[in-house]
Amino acid sequence: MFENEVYERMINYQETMSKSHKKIANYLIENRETAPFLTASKLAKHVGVGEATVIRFAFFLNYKGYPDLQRHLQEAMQRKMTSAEVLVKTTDKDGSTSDVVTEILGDDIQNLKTTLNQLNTAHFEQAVQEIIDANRIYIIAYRSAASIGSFMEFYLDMVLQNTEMIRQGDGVSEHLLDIKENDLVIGFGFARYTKRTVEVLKYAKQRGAKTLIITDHYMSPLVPLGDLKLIAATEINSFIDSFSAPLSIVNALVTAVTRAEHVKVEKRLHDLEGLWDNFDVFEE
Amino acid sequence: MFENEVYERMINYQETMSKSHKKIANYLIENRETAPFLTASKLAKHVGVGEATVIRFAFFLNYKGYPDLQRHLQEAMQRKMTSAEVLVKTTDKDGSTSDVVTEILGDDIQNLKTTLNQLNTAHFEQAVQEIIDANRIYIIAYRSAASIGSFMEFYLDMVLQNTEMIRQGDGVSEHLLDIKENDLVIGFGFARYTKRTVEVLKYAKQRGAKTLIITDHYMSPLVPLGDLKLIAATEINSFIDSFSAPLSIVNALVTAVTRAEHVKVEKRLHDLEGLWDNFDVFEE
DNA sequence: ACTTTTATGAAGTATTTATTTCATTATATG
DNA sequence: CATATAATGAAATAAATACTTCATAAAAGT
Repeated sequence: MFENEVYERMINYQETMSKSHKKIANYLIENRETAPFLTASKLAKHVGVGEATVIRFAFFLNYKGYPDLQRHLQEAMQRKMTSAEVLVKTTDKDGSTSDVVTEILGDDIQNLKTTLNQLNTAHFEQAVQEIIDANRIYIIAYRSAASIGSFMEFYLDMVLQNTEMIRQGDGVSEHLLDIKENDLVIGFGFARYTKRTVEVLKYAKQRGAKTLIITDHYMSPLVPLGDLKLIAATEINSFIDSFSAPLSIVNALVTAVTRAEHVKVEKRLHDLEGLWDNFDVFEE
Repeated sequence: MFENEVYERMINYQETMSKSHKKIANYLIENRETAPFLTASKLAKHVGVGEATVIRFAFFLNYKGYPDLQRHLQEAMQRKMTSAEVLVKTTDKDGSTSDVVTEILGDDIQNLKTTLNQLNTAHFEQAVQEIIDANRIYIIAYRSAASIGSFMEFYLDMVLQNTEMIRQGDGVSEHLLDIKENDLVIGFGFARYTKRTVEVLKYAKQRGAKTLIITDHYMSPLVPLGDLKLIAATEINSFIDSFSAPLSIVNALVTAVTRAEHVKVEKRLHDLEGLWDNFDVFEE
């Protein structure tokens, strides 16, 4: 993908880089359109390191000096631009795409656009409020939808500590018996809707819980079972459905909840931070 | 006509220009991608005029000096590029995003576009081939990445029956011991990379397995551990990362594999269909 | 905990790049 | 064709930028 070797070098030498050098590499990679124009001292200021360190970085990558590194960055930029233009042209042609990636990612871009246009923002905002107000939250998502369900479970439970997903393996009933009036049940279901999802949601409504449905179509059998409905497009040219758009909606829900409850959430995240440190979970 | 006022100026002043000045203007207009990088003396040589004339040209256009003219040329170049790339940044009319959904889905559209532009299609195609050729496939994905990992497991195992995901809870070692030379290990890891992911991948490489990395950045600590790397943008304006783009890449991988192996896969799906019927899994 | 090694930025120096000067050449005008 | 005017590039000077040095701080090793 990189036509010029500069970025390859950065990637290859990554492991032997010092902290500051990594910062510089990072900045160069993330600002490929502007960074090649900067002088050494300006780059140093942008990155937050000394000018000398920038110069050393150029030598570190085996260039003759900063101007040499700069020249290579500039060349990469020039070539990148034309290849980007070529790509735009190939995708713009009436649907006939040469390779699978371009086709699928293109479809997903379309799905997100469609979802965004069709989305009922009132329902979305209500959904956020219900999530915040809920006593406990249960997520129903079977088969392939389980992945998106567990993603939502992971983050909602991280920030609210009152969320769990009801999994296929579970002796369903025991969890379901807990569902109460001021609980919220979030159901995911996409084409080839599983019977079990429908059944569980019916039961949840019977028990008086609020229901939020995330599905792929207004004609979905889940729609009548939801007090709130969020529709996300999932169509791609494949035997599977794409969950990019529903996942993006989950991102938006989680983000909206955390923004509304940011005081609580920040404390919670800070506490977790200490925990993670203790158990040495993350790199760097 | 031109995006930046620099070129307008040249055109407007064209008539009052001297011979040499016209030559310079001409060169700048015809080399908009390379000329902005040149120093005054180099530009002078390219055009075939004296260095002083180039400087005078900058003053002639009412710039403060050559660096000032150069800066404007560079800005024009950048703007051209981004406007070609961005196309569809869906924001509100006034630019400020009114609600979270629009903001997050807009970010994700951008992520998919970026991913598409930066993707190494050669690596993608190799990845598809490795998946097809692999004896067994192991997926490594911890914490939030687990959701996308299990999605991939679900479909790859459905069509190939040789895929499993190594889960956090598992007494890791027992599965890892099985990893052999012609196996493929697919590792997912995104910002706040977990140590365990890195360790497991190192181990997999040691055992001689092929490795495919799906991560968010070329500076990710996972990159050096992958024989093949696929990079997907995950940045949204939130404390979480978005997996829409990586998920879309997984969609593309699964789709490409099934298209390449469609004879086998169709039979398999047909068999499953019978199974599902028997157990009455789906609605309608 | 201590030593050694390595990395760092401030300050100084060298180099490159931009600008000005000035003698020369080209162009225009009567 | 002579003269005035404007434009030009080589060389000198000024400014900006790149690179080096060195004392100090952070990591790594023991």
